[in-house]
Amino acid sequence: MAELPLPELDPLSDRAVFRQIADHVREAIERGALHEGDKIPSEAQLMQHYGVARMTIRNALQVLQSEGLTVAEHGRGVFVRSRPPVRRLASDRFARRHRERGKAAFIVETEEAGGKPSVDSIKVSEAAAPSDVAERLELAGGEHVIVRSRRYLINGQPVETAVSYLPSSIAQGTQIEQPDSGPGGIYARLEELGFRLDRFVEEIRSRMPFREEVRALKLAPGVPVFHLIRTAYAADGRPVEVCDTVMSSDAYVLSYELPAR
Amino acid sequence: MAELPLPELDPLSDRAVFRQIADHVREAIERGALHEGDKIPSEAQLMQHYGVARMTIRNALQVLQSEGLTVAEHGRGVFVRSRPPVRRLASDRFARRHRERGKAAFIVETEEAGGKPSVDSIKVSEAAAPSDVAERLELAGGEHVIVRSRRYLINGQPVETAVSYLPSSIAQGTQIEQPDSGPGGIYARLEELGFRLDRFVEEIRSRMPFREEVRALKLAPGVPVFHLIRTAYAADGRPVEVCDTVMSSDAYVLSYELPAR
DNA sequence: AAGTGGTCTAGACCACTCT
DNA sequence: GAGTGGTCTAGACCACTTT
Repeated sequence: MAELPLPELDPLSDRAVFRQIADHVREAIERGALHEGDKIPSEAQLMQHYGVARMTIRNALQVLQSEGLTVAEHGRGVFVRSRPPVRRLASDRFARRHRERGKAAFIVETEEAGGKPSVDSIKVSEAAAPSDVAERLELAGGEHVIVRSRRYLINGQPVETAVSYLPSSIAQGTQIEQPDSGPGGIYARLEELGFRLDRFVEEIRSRMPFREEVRALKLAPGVPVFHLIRTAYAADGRPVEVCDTVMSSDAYVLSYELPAR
Repeated sequence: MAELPLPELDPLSDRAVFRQIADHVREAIERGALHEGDKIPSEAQLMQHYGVARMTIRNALQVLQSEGLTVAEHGRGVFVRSRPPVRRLASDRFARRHRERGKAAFIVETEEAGGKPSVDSIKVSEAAAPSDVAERLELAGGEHVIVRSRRYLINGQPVETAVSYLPSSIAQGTQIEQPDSGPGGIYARLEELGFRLDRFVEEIRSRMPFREEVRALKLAPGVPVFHLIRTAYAADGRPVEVCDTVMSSDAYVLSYELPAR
């Protein structure tokens, strides 16, 4: 406490006490008096400094946590949140020239950035298509899809989950049904099967994660996710794959190039 | 309460009571027993149903609120959050053919979607460029920029704030410095000035909003924002504008087309 | 006036981390 | 064992909305 000078409460203010306290700590972080990873004063210290009940302090800390500014560690303290290195996704990441190098985009990019990529939880199955997927794939009534799900990690830290859907009529009996989809990944296999890829459409949403997503991506409280749905189209205009991915917004900056045309 | 059957607590579970309660309500929402805008049982009703203290109920409700599933209205109750109509941004939205129609992209698209677009808080000034803007605009040491900020609304509901930065050497003394930038907006003016636009690069981040952003966009608790930074490049490769926008993630789905090349 | 959520107090016991 | 955050109780008073 001695090290971090915090203002006193303003008894005349209309602003709730717990909000004033949250403001003080937030400002300390924003002006750089507290850095990433620094411990903020304990609940007991803050109670003493402000002369308020514990619940009032916890309310204030809760505000900061839901803003993604701090993380509490049970038994250790509350710390200013530090952000992982960010992965930038460029809009040419699915260009054929990359695919032809025989490695999946994720592996190449992560290694180039000096990280250790890995993929786990690979599962493949066949099932009825969820309705939004069926619509995007323009499936005739009830056609099944091959479902490939997996999780991507950088330096052991999960950053993204992905689920691909391909029409059974295309993928059944091919290497796409194997856990290891081979050099260049699904898109390379599709081209070998004669589906020359023409373009991708990505739809991006941002929202708070569901419970399972918090677990799968080890998300800190207050971190939203990108929800990205990519549809791959073959040269004849036929949609051949839908990939549904959820990414920690902490770990990604998406980048797209638009022609002015 | 009578209308909404909620399970009992599992006294053997390791899961905290307030989390179990949050789970019950969340599941009711997810399975459709509660719809958008429905009122969930009051704190008093939940206390009675579960036989726990008020703080425990409030803790549970707080979880749902920070997940963006519910909104509390003082004196009325807690409601299942309803989402505003979504605006889809397609990657051709800055195509020249749209610009030539003489209206800004935002106005045209919103009207086509049956909404009433408006723009307010328009401010124009000249200032030193923030360092990230200076970098993107490749400004020589200390060159100033014209700063245009404004807020976009649909049916009176704010959905986006935007700040554009243009090198003073380009924009000074032009209509770009006027509050009304004229038909077709800034991009039309730039082309008249001889800067034929070639391409745009958009960088997208997602994060929880800052306090001022919550105010400016009237964001519900638990709603993240898109932070989008667009750089416009002229045909000679020179960056001529940077636009920094913050969008309610509730109100937008971004869509981009990528060539497989 | 009755019902709702918003804020706050003053305790209690527990689980985890560090030394 | 001391210090930390996690959970929970049982009250209180207030501000806002509805009837």
